[in-house]
Amino acid sequence: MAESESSEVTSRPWQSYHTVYTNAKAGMEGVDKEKVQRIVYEMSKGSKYFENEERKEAFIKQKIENMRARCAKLTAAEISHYQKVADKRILELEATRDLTRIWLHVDMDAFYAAVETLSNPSLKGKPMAVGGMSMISTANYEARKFGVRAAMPGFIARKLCPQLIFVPTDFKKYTYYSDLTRKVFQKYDANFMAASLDEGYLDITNVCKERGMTSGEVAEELRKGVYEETGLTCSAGVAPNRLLAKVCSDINKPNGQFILPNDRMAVMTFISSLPIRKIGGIGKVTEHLLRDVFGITTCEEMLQKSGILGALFSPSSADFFLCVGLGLGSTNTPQVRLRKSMSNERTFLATGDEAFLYHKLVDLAEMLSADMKKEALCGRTLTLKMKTASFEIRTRAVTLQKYICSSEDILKHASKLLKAELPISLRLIGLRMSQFNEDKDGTPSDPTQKTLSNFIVSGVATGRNMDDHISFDSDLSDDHFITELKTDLPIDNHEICYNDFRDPLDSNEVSDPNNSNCLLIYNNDEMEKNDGSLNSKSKAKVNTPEMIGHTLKSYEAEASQLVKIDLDTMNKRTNLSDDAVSSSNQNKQSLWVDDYKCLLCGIEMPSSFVEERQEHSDFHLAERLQKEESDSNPRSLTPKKRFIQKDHITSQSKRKKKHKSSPADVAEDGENWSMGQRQLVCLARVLLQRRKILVLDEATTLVDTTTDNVIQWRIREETSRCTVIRVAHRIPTIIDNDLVLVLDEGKVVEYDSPTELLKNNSSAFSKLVMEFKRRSSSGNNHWGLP
DNA sequence: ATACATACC
DNA sequence: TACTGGTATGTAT
Repeated sequence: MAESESSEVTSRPWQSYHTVYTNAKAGMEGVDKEKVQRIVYEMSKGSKYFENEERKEAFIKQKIENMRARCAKLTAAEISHYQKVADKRILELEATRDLTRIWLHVDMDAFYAAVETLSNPSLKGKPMAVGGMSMISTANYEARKFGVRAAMPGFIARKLCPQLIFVPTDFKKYTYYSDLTRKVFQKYDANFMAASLDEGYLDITNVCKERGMTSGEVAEELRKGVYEETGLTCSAGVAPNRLLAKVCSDINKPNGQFILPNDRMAVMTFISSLPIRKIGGIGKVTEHLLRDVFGITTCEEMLQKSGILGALFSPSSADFFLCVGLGLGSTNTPQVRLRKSMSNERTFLATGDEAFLYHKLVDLAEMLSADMKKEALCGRTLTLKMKTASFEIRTRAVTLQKYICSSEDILKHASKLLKAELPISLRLIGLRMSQFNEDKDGTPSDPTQKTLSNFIVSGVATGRNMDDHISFDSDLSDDHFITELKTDLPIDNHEICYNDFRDPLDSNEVSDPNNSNCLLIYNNDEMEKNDGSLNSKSKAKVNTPEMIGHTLKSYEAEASQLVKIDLDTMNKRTNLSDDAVSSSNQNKQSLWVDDYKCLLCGIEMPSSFVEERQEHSDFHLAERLQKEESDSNPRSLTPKKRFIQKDHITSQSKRKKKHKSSPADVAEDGENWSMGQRQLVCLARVLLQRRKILVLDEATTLVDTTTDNVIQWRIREETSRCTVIRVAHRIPTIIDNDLVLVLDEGKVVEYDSPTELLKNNSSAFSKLVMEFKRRSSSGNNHWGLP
C-alpha cells in the first residue's frame, strides 16, 4: 500500500494533488479525469498557490495521523463504552425522525451560465464559462465535458478547453432572474428558504395536501413554472427533510427531479450506498479524513462506525455523522433567519506597499459601511482578513463596546489591526462586521447600558468616597473620551498605565495633560452575571497578562529592556540589595521556614503547592522591587542605568544557573511565565506609579487565594491614600471596600457599603457571601469574613 | 473572544 | 500573467 502510493507520487505526481474540481459532478460523466487532473497539476505546479495547497495537504495528513493514533490508543473497554453511548444516541435521534413534512430542493442548472446564454443566445451549444482568467464561477454543460467547472481558475480551464468562451459575471442579471424564480417558489411555499441566488428549499407538505397532488407532480409543475417565468431549467429533489432533498436534487441534474418518498425504509435504502461526499457539509477534507482514518465512504458506514466516531469527534460532529447515517435532517422552517455577518474582500497583486494596502482598507471600509447602512446594521466585532503573498490566511479581530457602522469607525479600527501586522506582503484584504445590535432575540441590545468605565466616568458612582478624589477634566466625561476608552482598550490601556514610556510619536488619545489622575482599567468587559460565578472561571477576559505581552512587544527597546530586567530579577531571585528577602533568599527554598511557613509574612503553604509558592515568592519580590524602585525614584533612572543594572543581574544569574533548584530562564518576552506571575508583576508595576485612582479589574484572578489575600492586604497598605476600584468575583477581594456594587447581567442591582448590604440577609451580596462561605467552609479561612 | 479551518455556491 | 467573494459554522485555545 505504502509502496504503491509512493510510486504514484514519483511516476504520476498529479494523482496526489487533490483539488475540489476533480470530483464527480453533474455533467462530468464522460470526462477523462486522469487527463484533467494531470493538466490541473501541470498548470499549478510550483506556484505559490500550489505550495500552499501542499502545506494544507500536509496539515490534513497530520490530522489524519493524529486521529489514527488516537484510534489505536483506545482500549477495548473504551470502545465498548463509546459504542453504548452511540447506540443510545442513535435511538434518541431515531425518535426525532419526522416523516410528516415534504421538502423540495430546487437548484437552477448552471445558473449564471444559463442566464448569460439567455441574454446572448449565440452562446448556446458552445463551451462557456462565467468568470475570468483568475476564477470561474460557473461553466455550462458543454464546457463541463472538458473538465471545466466552477471554482476552477480560468487559465486552467482554457488549457482544458482552448475554445472556451469567457463571460464576465454580472450579478445584477443573476439577481434579477433569481427574483423571478423566487416568485415561482413563493407560490408553493410562502416561507421558502433561499439558500443562494439559484437554490431554494420549499416545504410543499401543504401544497400537496391542499391540491391533492403528489410531490412529484408539484415538482414538475414548479419546474415548468420556473421555466415559463425565466426560460431557465432547474432540477428538483423531494425528500422528508432538507438534507435529503438537497442530495436528491442533484441526482437527475440537469432539468430533472428525484423523489424520495416519506418512508423510513426508502430513506435507509437510499442512504445506505450513498457516498458521504454527496451530503452537504461533508467536503473534501472530511471525506478524506473519514475515508483514511475509518474507511468510511458511504453514509451507512457512519452507523457501523458510530462508536469510534463518538470517541474521536465532538458531540456535535458525532451527532451530525449519525444523522447522516440515519438520513435525518431538519424538517422545520426557522421563523426568522438573521444575518450574522457582513463582509467584503478584494484580491490584488501581492504587495507590501503600506500606502497601497491602506488605500485598499479605506475602500473596503467605505463599501462595507455603505452595505451596513443599506441594511441598517451596526456591529461590534470587526475582523480583518489577510491573505499573504504565500496564500496563508490570517484574521485579526476586535470586539468593541460600541456598535459601529460608519466608514470612519470601521477604518479607524481596521487600520489599527492592519498596522499591527506590518510589515507584511498581502494579496488580499477583507473586512467583516459581526455581532450586530439586533442579533440573538431580534431585540436590539441596549448600547446605553453603562459599562464600568462609562459608569465611573459619567459620574454616576460619585456619591460616596469617590467625589473626593475623582476630578475629571471636562473632556474626559464627554462622549468622545468614553468612546476612546471603551473601544481602544488593549492599546489605550497601557498608554494610560505606562504613559511615562509612551512613544511620543504615538497619537495621544487620552486627555490627561497633567498626568494627575490616572485610570487603570484592565478589563472593560461588562460584568458576568453573578450567579454561579463563584465556582465558574471568570468569563471576563483578563487583559493583564496580555498587557505585559503587548508592552514587551510594542515598546521601544529601553522599555523592553526594563521589563526584562524585572523579569530576570524576579524569576532568578537575584538580590537587589542586602535586605531580608535577597540576602536570606538566594534560592526559593530558604523563603520557607521548616519548608512550610513563609519567612516574611508567616503564611503557611505546604511544599506540594509548587506553583502557589512560586507566586507567593514572586509577590515578596515584587514588593522588594517596588521598594527599590521608589527609593531610587524610577523616573530619574535613565534607560542607560537600567542597562547597567541588567548586565549586573545577568552575570549573576549565569552563576545561579548552575544551582540545582534554579528556576527556568525567563524566555523572550517572558513567555514562559505563569499567568499569575504576569499578573503579579503587572500589579507591582502599577503600584509603583502611586496613582490616585486605581482600577483593578480581576487583577488577581490567576493567583491562588492565599497569595491573593496577602496581595489584597498589601494593596490596601499601599493605596491608603488612593481611590481603588476593584472588580472581582472573589468575595475576600471586595469584602472590605467602602462601597460595593453588585452587578447582575451587566446591571448594577445593589449599591451600598458591605456592612449595609450584609444587614439584609436576602440581598444579592449577602447571598454571594454566604455561598462563598459555604463553598469555602471545608477549606482554609484566611480572609476573616464576618 | 479570537484564530483558523471547512464548507457551500 | 493568472487560483474569487460572501456567509455560516465548527474546532481549538
